[in-house]
Amino acid sequence: MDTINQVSQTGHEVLAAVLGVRGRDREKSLRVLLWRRGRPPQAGRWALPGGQLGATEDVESSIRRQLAEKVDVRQLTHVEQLSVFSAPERVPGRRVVATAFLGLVPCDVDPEIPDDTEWFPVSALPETAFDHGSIVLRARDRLRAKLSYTNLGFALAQPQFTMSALRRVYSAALGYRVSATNLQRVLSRRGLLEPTGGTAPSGPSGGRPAALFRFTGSGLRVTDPFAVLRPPSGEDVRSC
Amino acid sequence: MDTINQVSQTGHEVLAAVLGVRGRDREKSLRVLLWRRGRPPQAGRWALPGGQLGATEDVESSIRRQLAEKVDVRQLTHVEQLSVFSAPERVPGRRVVATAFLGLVPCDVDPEIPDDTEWFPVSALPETAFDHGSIVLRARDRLRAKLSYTNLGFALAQPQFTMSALRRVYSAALGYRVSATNLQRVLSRRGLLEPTGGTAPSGPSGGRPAALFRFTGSGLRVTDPFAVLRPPSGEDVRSC
DNA sequence: GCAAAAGTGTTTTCCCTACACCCATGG
DNA sequence: CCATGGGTGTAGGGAAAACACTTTTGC
Repeated sequence: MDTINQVSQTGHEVLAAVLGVRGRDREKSLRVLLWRRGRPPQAGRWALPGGQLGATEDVESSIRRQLAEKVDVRQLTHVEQLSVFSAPERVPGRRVVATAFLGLVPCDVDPEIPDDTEWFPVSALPETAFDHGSIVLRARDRLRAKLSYTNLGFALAQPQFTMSALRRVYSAALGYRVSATNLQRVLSRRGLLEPTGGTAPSGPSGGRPAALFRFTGSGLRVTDPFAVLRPPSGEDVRSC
Repeated sequence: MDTINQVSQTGHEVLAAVLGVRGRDREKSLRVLLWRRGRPPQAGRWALPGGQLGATEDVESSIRRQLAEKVDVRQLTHVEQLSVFSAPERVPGRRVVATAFLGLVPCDVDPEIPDDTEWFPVSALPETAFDHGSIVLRARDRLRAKLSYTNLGFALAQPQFTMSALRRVYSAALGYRVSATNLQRVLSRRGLLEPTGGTAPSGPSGGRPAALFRFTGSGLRVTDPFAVLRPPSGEDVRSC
């Protein structure tokens, strides 16, 4: 009990799994931004971007500040807390508690990234440092779940897109085929999609030109709050 | 930047909003266990149970250890992380980062609780210490959401129950009327409910004796993983 | 005209809510 | 035999997946 309660030098770091859909055509996949450690411990392994929590900032400000060095902040379309990782020996030698985040970037532009960073498919991670591999998987699972019951797709998509481009983005993120037809129906019914009026040129082999769409609004919204056990019609949820 | 990065004495605490459905009949409501602060700062205000993270434990072990002093641990049917609260001045004077948890206790037995703790309806909180009020609301929202798409009801219910008793539990937790009929259908269809074979005696004014049920299993299971955008029939979600 | 890609209409299926009706008990 | 609460059957609605079919382009 004394050892448990003893005052100790507990460090607090923030880490982010920045996810985005990258790659051309068939190679398109959900990828994560990793950074190659240059010095011990665990030199050569790939780590999540992040760093020490500062004295005058909260965890979200901190991770945004630190990501600004790796990814252009304007590129970050969504940031949310995942969970705390606090196993005593997660960083050997000293006690470091980590607050992990999910960050999302849209799939069109490839932001400038430093030489020691790289995008890796989440399905083929390299040797990761510390517990960072499991943080990436948690981020992937959170993203997949929220794609279903929120409008989070806006954070992965380009500002404008055709339905088949959006289909590829959802397919890569979810890990299975998504039908463009049904995707459009679902997102339209929920009022998340809006035609820009423009069209994309047809490809070299012809085909009807595709209409361009955009997402309405760019903040996270829950679109499917009660899967079952809805409140009775007419009755509202009491605020408490 | 220097002030942000300066090494500082950052404390780390764990806090839990322990929720349960308490009270007889019409007074039944979702309540939270709070503890009255005896000494400054904020003496007299009501706080969540918790304390300092120890050097050799992770955050979940820590909150379980600390709750054991307030609530019998065997009563805790579910514990999960909510989020980190880290506003620099959330505890005036010194820097304390908090990992907040949701804890659940079943609604039958009233565990022994110390003199300075009390169950308060979440809809009528007293003056709370620090940011603990907003933590309670986050816990409530998480519980309400998960009651819909997981089997989390098991953590609030008694070991055995009639459907109308379970209906009262769900109603209190969700904040609106739930029909016993449909509740039974939904939980049965998902394979979460199982008749014990026994029946409860009828009340003083007669009525058919109610059948007794229990939940199958007592670990959290997600029962409604894809509200929409399900994988095509036949196709599985690729593990990555 | 033909292939290719996009978009629409329609069918089927499934699940949930709502409501009517039947069942078992105490007085 | 009637009031009271428990349980079941069923109808209606809504949303999503699947698929057939039409539209628009390049060659």
